[in-house]
Amino acid sequence: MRADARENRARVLAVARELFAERGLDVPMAAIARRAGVGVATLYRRFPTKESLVLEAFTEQFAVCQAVIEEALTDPDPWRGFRTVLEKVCLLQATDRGFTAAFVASFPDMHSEVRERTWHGFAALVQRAKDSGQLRADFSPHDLTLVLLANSGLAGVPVEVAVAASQRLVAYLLEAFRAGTDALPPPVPLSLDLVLR
Amino acid sequence: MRADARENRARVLAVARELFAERGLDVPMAAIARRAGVGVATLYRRFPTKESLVLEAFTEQFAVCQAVIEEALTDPDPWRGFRTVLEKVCLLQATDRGFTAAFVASFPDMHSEVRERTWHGFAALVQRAKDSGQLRADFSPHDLTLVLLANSGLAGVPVEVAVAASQRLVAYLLEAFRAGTDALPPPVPLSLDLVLR
DNA sequence: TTGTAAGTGGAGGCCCCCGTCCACTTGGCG
DNA sequence: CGCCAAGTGGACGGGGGCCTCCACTTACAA
Repeated sequence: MRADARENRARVLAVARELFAERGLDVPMAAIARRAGVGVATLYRRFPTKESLVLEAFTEQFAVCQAVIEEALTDPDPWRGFRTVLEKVCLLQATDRGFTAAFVASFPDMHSEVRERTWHGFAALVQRAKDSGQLRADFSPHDLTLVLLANSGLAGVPVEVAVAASQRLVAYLLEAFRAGTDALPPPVPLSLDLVLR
Repeated sequence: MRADARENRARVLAVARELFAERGLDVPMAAIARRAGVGVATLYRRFPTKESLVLEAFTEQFAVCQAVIEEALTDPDPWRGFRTVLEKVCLLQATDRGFTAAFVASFPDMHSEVRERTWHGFAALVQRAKDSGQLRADFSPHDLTLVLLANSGLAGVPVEVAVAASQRLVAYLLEAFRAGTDALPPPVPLSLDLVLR
């Protein structure tokens, strides 16, 4: 690949990440091209479809999510590990307006191996926190999806506000998740597949 | 107004409510017209713009919300009143896919008198619940908006699932809202105006 | 029954978005 | 330095959504 082409590709990706984060996934391809200082054709040469651009732009963030979970599993304090995962992932989501949509859109295309791995990681985290007696016994791993969806509802608001609001929401939820409170309605098997029609 | 015209108008409105609830506000006007068995022109004769149709279609629901708050204020048990408001409004929101968007879209067009009235009603409800010692002292009326936004994040999911998920979310949040728990990040002045860019 | 104003439907204008095509430019190897 | 494959930009086709226009139909009063 030619040097200028590689540079253009990188700039397009950076701009895409920027705009997706700022304005969500529905920024026009033309806007990305313009801001990157290239024509649309250049953009489509590197990313044959808008979806592929989205996927590429967000793989970084998905990796971060996975890393957050893996890291939390090494935390000696199970509850702190659990709490940190929710806080970090929700912060990511509140900061980046396209995050949820990208996640949902690319979920079926992710290698199921990766999905299983993160899912099992989180399940392990949950089990550890329950065993330590700090997480309520009727917490379901599906509640992670619930939190993610709830937190995604804040996407419409300006970023700084969304971040503050998300922090407060997560704080509320963490209090509710702590062991020793009343019974709940049964867990909802909120597999993310459901979000996809 | 001619008899047949009145009937058509009513049918359009019913269909609009149905489709907005099912598929959100982005159903094409043509789809509404087709399902109502009329042409688009008829639709635009009665509702000069899509926004006006949305507004008209949802005023009923807004009235319900207000009624829910007013009724809760007459409940002898302040906490039950408070709880019921959250439960009912969130159920409405989970059942109707267009609700949140319509609410946000028409919020600035509502007579400020109405807005003030519902807002003060809810504030009173909050104060009552705090005074009775059942609602935590650092709960902010703005947290209602927080709950609404969080709950709106469930909109993408099939209705039955959304309802169940919403119930679980609200149950979690209500536990967190009860008096006697730890400190939170400060309240976020989540006026709905913020959602409008 | 008949006139007419109110009512109606669907074609089409306008705009915006995704993705393609093609004539032109340019990096960098020989 | 010269060549050419790799790279580029912008016009354009296709589709879909909102709304308008206008020739036709229909309710209903006289």
